Amino acid sequence: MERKDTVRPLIIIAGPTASGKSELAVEVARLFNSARAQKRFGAEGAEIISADSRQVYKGMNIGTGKITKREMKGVPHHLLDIADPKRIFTVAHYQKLARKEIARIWKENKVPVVCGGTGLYIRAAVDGIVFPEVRPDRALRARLGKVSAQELFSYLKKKDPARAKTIDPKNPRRLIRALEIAEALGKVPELSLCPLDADILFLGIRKDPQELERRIRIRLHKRLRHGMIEEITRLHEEGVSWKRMDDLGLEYRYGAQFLQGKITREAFEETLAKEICRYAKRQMTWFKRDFRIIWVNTNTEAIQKVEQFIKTKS
RNA sequence: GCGCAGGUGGCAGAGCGGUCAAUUGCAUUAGACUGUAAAUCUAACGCCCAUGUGGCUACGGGGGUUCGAAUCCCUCCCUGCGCA
Repeated sequence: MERKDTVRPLIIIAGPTASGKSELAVEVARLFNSARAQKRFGAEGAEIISADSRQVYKGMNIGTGKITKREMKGVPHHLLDIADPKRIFTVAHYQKLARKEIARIWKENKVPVVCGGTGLYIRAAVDGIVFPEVRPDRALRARLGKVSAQELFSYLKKKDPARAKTIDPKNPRRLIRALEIAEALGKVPELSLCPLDADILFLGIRKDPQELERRIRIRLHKRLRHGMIEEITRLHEEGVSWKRMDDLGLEYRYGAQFLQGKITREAFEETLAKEICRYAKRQMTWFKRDFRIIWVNTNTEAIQKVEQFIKTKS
């Protein structure tokens, strides 16, 4: 029989973009506000931790579909607006912050609800991927950025044959990071995990591709009406370079291309919609591998799972 | 009606006598993922047996030249532009 004070509940809500995660997360969090849930689970509420690699940035609101104060319905949200879009925010940083928040929420006898579409961020926080303590080296990256993947791979093979065996030999970005680590530590440490000690309910929202595409297109038009282009213009005026916008991807990448006159308005909307769909698919390939995920089709179904979870853990 | 240009795989668009089931881009499908992850990268992509230096059907329709044609010739159909 488990004692209440050893129960460390953690709810994760994942799914592709436009599947309705944020809204569900608020609904789930609010379940823990009921007297019944508080009594049964001994929790005094829930707080949401975003796991979204773009919503961490200040000023990127419309393009990322960041939840509004009103939509939060009083549920505290964390790890939104914590970074400067001019600078790169990394998974390792996210991991530290997310774990800190989770620990704090538990300490306050509440339930953390991790919600987001960035699979790597969720895994980093929950499973505790141990990232080698080697900070990005801009000079090195710039230098290696000019080298072909083939050459990078042969460097790595010499420097760290073990890592060379597991790495994608055609992906320059990965090769450069591996070399960066090898440069500093001699070799890339083997992958290890340091998972959170928690009772996890991992929910995934599933939508059929056609329905998802429909939602994506509707949402895109809404964003455009709500001033997405103006937001991008403003970010640029505030010093976010076009190059940086390109790295930020999707709305920012194609919006920047449109604003620079590189593509027509029509091409902008069409490619962007398509790219978002492809992104949604990439998210799904990532999540599909995680067998902890309980897939649900509707919010009602999700709520049922959460209620079950509350019962069995109390 | 005359002149010119052109009709190629889901689309765009190369190829202009053999090495072409046909470059490439887009789209599509599947996948990878150790500090940029909305990023980055890979593979498949006519049909069939699915073992291969395999079989079949393909480059608007039909006919012809040739050992051999998406590529040359004739003819028909269609499209765009120019002149009527």
